[in-house]
Amino acid sequence: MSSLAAIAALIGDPSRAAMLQALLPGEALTAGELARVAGIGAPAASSHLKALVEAGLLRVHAQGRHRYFALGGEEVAAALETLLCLARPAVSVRPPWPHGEAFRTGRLCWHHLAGRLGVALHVRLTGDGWLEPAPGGWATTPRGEARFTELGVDLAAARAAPRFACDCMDWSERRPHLSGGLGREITALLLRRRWLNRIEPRSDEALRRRRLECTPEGRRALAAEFGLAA
Amino acid sequence: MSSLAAIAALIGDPSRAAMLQALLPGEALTAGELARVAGIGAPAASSHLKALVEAGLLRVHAQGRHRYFALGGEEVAAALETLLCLARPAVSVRPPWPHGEAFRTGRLCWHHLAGRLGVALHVRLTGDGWLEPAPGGWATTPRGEARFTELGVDLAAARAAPRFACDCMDWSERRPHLSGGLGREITALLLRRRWLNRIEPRSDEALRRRRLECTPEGRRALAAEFGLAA
DNA sequence: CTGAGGCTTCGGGGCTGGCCGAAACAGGCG
DNA sequence: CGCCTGTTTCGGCCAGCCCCGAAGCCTCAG
Repeated sequence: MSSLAAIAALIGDPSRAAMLQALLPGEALTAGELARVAGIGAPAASSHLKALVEAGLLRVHAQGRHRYFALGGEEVAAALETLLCLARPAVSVRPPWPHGEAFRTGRLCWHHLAGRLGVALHVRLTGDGWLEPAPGGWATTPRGEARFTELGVDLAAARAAPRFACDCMDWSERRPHLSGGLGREITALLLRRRWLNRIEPRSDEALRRRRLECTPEGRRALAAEFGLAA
Repeated sequence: MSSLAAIAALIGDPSRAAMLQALLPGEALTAGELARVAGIGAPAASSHLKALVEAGLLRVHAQGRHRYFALGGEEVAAALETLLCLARPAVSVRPPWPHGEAFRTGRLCWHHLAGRLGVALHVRLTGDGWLEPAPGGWATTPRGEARFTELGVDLAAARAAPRFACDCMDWSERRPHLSGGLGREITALLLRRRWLNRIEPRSDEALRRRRLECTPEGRRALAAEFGLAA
């Protein structure tokens, strides 16, 4: 019995896939919320969630009478995004996503920046000498080290992550954006400085995907600090 | 209906997963061979293959009374390898692969070099100034351009590929190896020069995975040309 | 032209697995 | 202490789909 089949079959059920997609932004959701997202009853959801946790695709965190579920790790998020890259062409005939275009400009993938903004940042950081290739991903250049510190990026926290900086394929842009501890810390900084703002989901959005937009100040700052035209 | 679920469900059936894994090395196999690999009859295999082709996971090439099936593209190979990365930890308790260790040193992924050799080469090329980051992957530096040409790598053929050079996650090493046209051309050169040799599958191997090994001459040459210690 | 081999389509059987309702368990709250 | 809510377990129903056998189409060999 191939374990490839076992993992893929877990993702392959519509209800479970809906739950996993709902968790892609990195938020933890309760069992009840996930049941509603998938459009099934609580019992069915419970059994699905149990299977996903046992396979390591999800992690649970019990808190009071709620149980919060989140993706099992960055590898899981990466696998889902890679599969979405395969899935997209098939749907592109009809509107590719209920809230399609809005997602492409900026959103959170796991805990790091994705969409056009994320890809543009990746191009800048790797092309302008902030980062240089390293085994398994990217390392800071001396220049990047200085610039990140100056900006207030917590490099120590970034280095404490399992991976410092690596590529994560962006399902809407089909080009990599920055993942790993550095991706997370940069994104945290951009949100802290209000250069990016979260867009609250509309009431008709079943999934709580976290879209992001540039503030006017952020637009100026990103141009000045990173040379982003966006 | 989530298209993520549809794609994953296709990979999630044990018979189809076995076929896809058999095609991972990049070889094209006939419908009958794939039926044997999956351990099912010809009618069942035919219906599976039809579904996989319709979804774009496979391509067909009819030739005489045979129909040759191959993976639909590098994205498909990448998705399968990413999923295998997720699947591996679960199996690592028991022998992770029927022919585990032998696969780790060198093998073909799609048409490019994977395993320890592939990862080591990736580290060298990206770390020693042969390649530099470029949007969506890697580009040759002037020095790399000269060295590749000198070695006899067909850069024109590599540039004709949909992607010139990009990362492909290695499921056994969990670090990227070189994919895209350049990865294919380099691998072709290494085989042509007999620096790498294919190891013929043993008769008890159901899957025709293409393992690779260094020849003694190849070991010297790789050390001299690329600085590989392997 | 005829036979053989590879592949596909069709029809039917069997079984896995996803869903729901009812009931039980657990934690918070008045 | 009792109620409410969130979650899990159990039993049973049903659909989907995975498989095989039989039959037909196409290609190649002699």
